[in-house]
Amino acid sequence: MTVPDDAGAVSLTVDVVLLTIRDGRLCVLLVERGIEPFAGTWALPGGFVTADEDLEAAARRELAEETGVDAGPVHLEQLRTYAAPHRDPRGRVVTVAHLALMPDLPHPVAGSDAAHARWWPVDEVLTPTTHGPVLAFDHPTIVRDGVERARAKLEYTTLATSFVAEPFTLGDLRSVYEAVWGVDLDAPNFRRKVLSTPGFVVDTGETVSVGRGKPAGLYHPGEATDLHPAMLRPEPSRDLTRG
Amino acid sequence: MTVPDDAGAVSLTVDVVLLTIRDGRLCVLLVERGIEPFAGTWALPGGFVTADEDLEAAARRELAEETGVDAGPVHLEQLRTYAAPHRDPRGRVVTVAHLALMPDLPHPVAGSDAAHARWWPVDEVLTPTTHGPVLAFDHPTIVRDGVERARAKLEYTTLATSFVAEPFTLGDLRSVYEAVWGVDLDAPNFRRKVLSTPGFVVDTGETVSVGRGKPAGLYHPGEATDLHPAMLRPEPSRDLTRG
DNA sequence: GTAATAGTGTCTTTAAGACATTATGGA
DNA sequence: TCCATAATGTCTTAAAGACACTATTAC
Repeated sequence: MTVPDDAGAVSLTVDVVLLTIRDGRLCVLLVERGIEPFAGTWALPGGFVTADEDLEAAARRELAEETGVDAGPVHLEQLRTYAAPHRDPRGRVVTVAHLALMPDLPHPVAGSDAAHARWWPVDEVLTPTTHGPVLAFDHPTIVRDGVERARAKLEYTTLATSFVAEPFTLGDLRSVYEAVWGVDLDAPNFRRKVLSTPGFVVDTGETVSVGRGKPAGLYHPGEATDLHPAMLRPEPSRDLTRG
Repeated sequence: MTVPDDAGAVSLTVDVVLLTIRDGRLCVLLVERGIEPFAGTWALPGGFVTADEDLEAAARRELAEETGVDAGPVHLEQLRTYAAPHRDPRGRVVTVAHLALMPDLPHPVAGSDAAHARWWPVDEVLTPTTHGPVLAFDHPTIVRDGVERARAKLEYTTLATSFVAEPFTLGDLRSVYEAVWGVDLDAPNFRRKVLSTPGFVVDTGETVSVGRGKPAGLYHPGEATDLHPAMLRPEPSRDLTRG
């Protein structure tokens, strides 16, 4: 009652598309590869799944080991599995990609591997430019799929709150939508939509001064996870593939 | 430049949640297992991915081999990967589950393995009953995830047309939504929604007599794949977990 | 003061919900 | 004839889009 050694035998890895928003731009965390194959190019943080290890546990472990990110608080979900026969020149390596979202916290890029980790704006990753990174393996496809998943889920879930640190203003939250979707949203209408969705956000009663403007109310994420009806995404007003 | 033999070594399989609608009920195709483990219980069609084989190719091959279903015309998409360490008693077996949708065609349940394949109403699968099947492995979870994916995608895509043979009436299409969602939809409003979505369906100009009633117009699927805005799903009026 | 951002209010437009009503066949 | 289903039309309601306008701070 065992599986023959060669039956569907593959090496299994996890990769993580970790997204955040820095300076109003959607960014992805990449790690510079030090070894072959693809030495010197940029790759998603990830690595082999160990025996007896869960996929999500492996993804959180790799995030911590390779980038110094404490994966405890970040949103993490399975994205898709990539298994094209020759996607890795070393042999049959199948990867289960994950999507992770976090606020722009100053995280320790210390430690062994973490030194070579940095954030890249997704438009520089998706549109190869002279100053953009060269990506390893099929990671361009995985990044694109991850970004598309994030864009889609902002429409019908409350996941946008995963991109902001607590507490946050409604302006912070609106900036998340604007950065991820590459659009400008009408502030009053956005406010009405968020506040009319029970459990999207919880008012703290506090306010905070924001630049030179009226102080803004501070909120925490609410219990709701789904949006009914969905937040409608306008046609992109900015070019999503460029800066 | 090779991967150590034991680095993340697993056996890789594909499984297929093939759904159709029979007699107004959403049904899933299961195969009775002849061998251990779980001999005598029911499982999703699936099997080991061969060397140099794509995931989708493996899924279509297993469908054909195990159930006699010609997977050419059916809609097939990756669902999710299941990799809990002890989900298979034979060792570390990771499965990439797929979701497939097809019309209720009388398909050849002939051939070797196909003899033990049959359709089960999903409510009998999801709610264990005395007359329902016992499922192998973590296949109850996979079936549930597949059904939920199908229910969700009917909301924002035109995938309902994958459940009906061409040409079809708007009543046929409405029955798909009613069976998958377990609700009753208002026929005039449903008609208005479908016809006002460009590219959802294409009028053939033909009609067909349907029981004792006014003849219904016949349609083909259109080019559209997404619904904007989405088809709204009412609160379930029937119990989705029961027949 | 001005500029900038938060927040309120209102009118319009779109689309869904809830029907009533007519049309056209089969039993 | 009645019954079942398709198809059309209308009124209401929910919610988004497009603003004008006020409020409160920094400079």
